Amino acid sequence: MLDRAFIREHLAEVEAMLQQRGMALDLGRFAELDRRRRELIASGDGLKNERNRASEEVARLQRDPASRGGAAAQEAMARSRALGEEIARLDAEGKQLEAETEPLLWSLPNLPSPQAPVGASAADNVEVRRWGAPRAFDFAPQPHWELGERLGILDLEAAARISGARFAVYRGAGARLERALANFMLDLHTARHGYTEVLPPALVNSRSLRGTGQLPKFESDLFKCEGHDLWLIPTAEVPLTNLFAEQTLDESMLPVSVAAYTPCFRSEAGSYGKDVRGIIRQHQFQKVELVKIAHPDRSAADHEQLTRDAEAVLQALDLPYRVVSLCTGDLGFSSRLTYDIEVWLPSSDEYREISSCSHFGDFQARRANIRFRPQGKTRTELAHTINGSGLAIGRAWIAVVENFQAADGSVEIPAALRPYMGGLERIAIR
RNA sequence: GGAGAGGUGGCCGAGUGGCUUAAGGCGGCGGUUUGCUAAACCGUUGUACGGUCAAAAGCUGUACCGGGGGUUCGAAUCCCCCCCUCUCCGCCA
Repeated sequence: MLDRAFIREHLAEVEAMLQQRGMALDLGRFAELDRRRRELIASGDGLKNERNRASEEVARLQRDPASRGGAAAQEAMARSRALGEEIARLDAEGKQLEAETEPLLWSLPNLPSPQAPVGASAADNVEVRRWGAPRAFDFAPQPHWELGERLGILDLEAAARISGARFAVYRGAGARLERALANFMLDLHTARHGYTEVLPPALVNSRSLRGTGQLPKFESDLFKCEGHDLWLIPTAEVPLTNLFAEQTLDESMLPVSVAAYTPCFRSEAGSYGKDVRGIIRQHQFQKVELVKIAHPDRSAADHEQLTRDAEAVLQALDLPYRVVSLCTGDLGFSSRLTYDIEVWLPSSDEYREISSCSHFGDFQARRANIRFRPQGKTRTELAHTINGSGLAIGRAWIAVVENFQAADGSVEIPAALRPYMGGLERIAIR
């Protein structure tokens, strides 16, 4: 959420920056409603002040037996009552204005960072760096769904029977590979990168989803539990960030770094026809998520660090990747600066997103009320939030299977994962 | 799911309609005293939204005692609905 006063004082600037996101928005009406709202508050508060004075007078007169129930007391009560009626009218109008401006405020996306490249779509994203080189195959590399089915480690037909399209069943070494990837990533981030492991709920309430920005605008991307105010998490970002909602942290604790391995659920409404083959886009997938609650003065560096922490996973697995900075038109709703990490997939001959590392500034912190107290000061300040996948397990699974495939259809296990695979070096057809 | 007890500031805790500007304590911050620490004493203390101001500070107003509604001239206090916590019962991996 943007700061109301900031919008008021930088109207043209806010409009221009939202336009970079592709939003043609006229904030003139908001400005007018906001001006009227402040007028109402000013006059309403003035009347409440008068009523408080009248009430105090009633109390004073009623305490004294000589004046109790007298004409002066009656007059003060009548005055207080009349003021109350006027106040009720102003409050009702104020509530109406809130009802008109609040939803807009909750629906406005974050302002892009000046560092984010200006552009309209993913085609305008800017490559920041590359690591490793795509392997040269002396045979035609197979897509993961063919390798997986042939090796008996991936069963999409069974998943379709059990649940429907866009679900997966992993079997044997395939299931073990998921678990190995998750354990390897968690160990790396907790032992080497200073993250605290958290196991959060996979169902959250709507308040949490508002806090991180999935609600109110993106309800159709989510799965909701019928009859409950509970939703399946689309990412562990939601419970991890909201761990700190309504909290005031001590400055010396920052940055707080947490990591979690959870399932993620996305309805992927509107994505039909895209990535229908294989397990690139699923209703359920697993992910290790990294979240930092940061000091505003150091959050930019913490964002860079979190991105490097995620990259370290791919380096350890020897998977080639590149990092791109999302352009203003491709940025997520809550983000002001995002680095996507894209891993090389030989079967489709392209880099595909495997992690999205975003800096939110105080946008989520304002929605979720995440604060810290600067040392020696009484006033609290909004913290900054940062998160990124470290990494998406399903896509890491694809990357391992496709990049380490052999001509005979077997898959070599990267050295770093072997201890997590019971020493297994290769998944081969039995 | 059922019954009972609760929810008050950073924490503990008093408070059954107006002498409450939420007592008192702890903690934090500032100060006095002091060779240093401690103790003692004094002062101070949250959030949001407005107003004033070029801005900040300051000053000032309003609201906030789990959330929402209601009664009343006036609600932490009375009434209704909801949420959460604890204890017991039921169910259950």
